[in-house]
Amino acid sequence: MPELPEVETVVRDLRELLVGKQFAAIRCVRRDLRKPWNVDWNAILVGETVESIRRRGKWIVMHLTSSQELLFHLGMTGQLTVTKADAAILDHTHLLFDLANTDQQLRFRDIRRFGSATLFANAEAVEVFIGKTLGSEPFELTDKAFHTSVTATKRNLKAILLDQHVVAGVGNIYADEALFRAKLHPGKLGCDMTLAECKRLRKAIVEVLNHAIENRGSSIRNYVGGSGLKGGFQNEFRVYGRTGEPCPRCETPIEMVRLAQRSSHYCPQCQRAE
DNA sequence: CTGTAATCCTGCGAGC
DNA sequence: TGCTCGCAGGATTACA
Repeated sequence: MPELPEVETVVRDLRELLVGKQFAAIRCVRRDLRKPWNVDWNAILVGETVESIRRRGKWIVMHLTSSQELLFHLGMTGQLTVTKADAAILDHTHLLFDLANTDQQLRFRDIRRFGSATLFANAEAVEVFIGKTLGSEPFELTDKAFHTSVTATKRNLKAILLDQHVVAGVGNIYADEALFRAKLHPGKLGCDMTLAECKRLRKAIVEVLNHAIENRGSSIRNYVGGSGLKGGFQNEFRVYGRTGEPCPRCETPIEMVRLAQRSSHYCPQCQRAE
């Protein structure tokens, strides 16, 4: 579920609630989430303090006093929240970190278990791990670099935007929304893109993501921020999930097609296939 | 190397 | 009411 704006919102919330806090007892309800999950959390993390929290793509990284780093991915249904320690424990809550000298608890919940929580020895190890799959942050990507990677492939724009190697952090919602803003058909091939079109698309991506961050991301079903608060950008969607509804620009009914194994929403009038 | 499918998992709404 | 089917903010792996 969570794409860059949702993850950014969680990170900003958690900075307020978690930085400077120390882990006390940790409870692991189930450990078969994803990837390396065979960690004795208590033995390794009790006594550690969270020094800083950052986002890279859709990953959340917590830097600890020992230089170890905790890496989270929220997958489709992940939630990372700070709540009262005595609050009811919802289904599918997998990890609970008591925060020393507070009545608060950090909780990791993930219904579909596509998410992960992994411990690394230091920041370099994290970069090596996620760096293999991640390209530039969208806000740092230049038009030239974007143009180079887009035109180097015969895949369609939807597939390119979902590829984290090209731009880190964009997912199904914001890919559709950015393509609408840039007036580009999701099925258009990367190799057919001009420099002007790439500039338009890169700008649209940045604008959509920033707009969504301002609205604390999008809550369709499961997403909540680090404080448990929902997002509001789902009310700003122009095409995502609006199949059959009139295009906000030209009133033509929004259509949906399947691209890169994902549903893609677009306006057949504003976003001509050509 | 490039691009496309299948897979992991749970829940929910649509349709019968 | 109850069952089956398809679909859902993602990413890896296996295959053509």
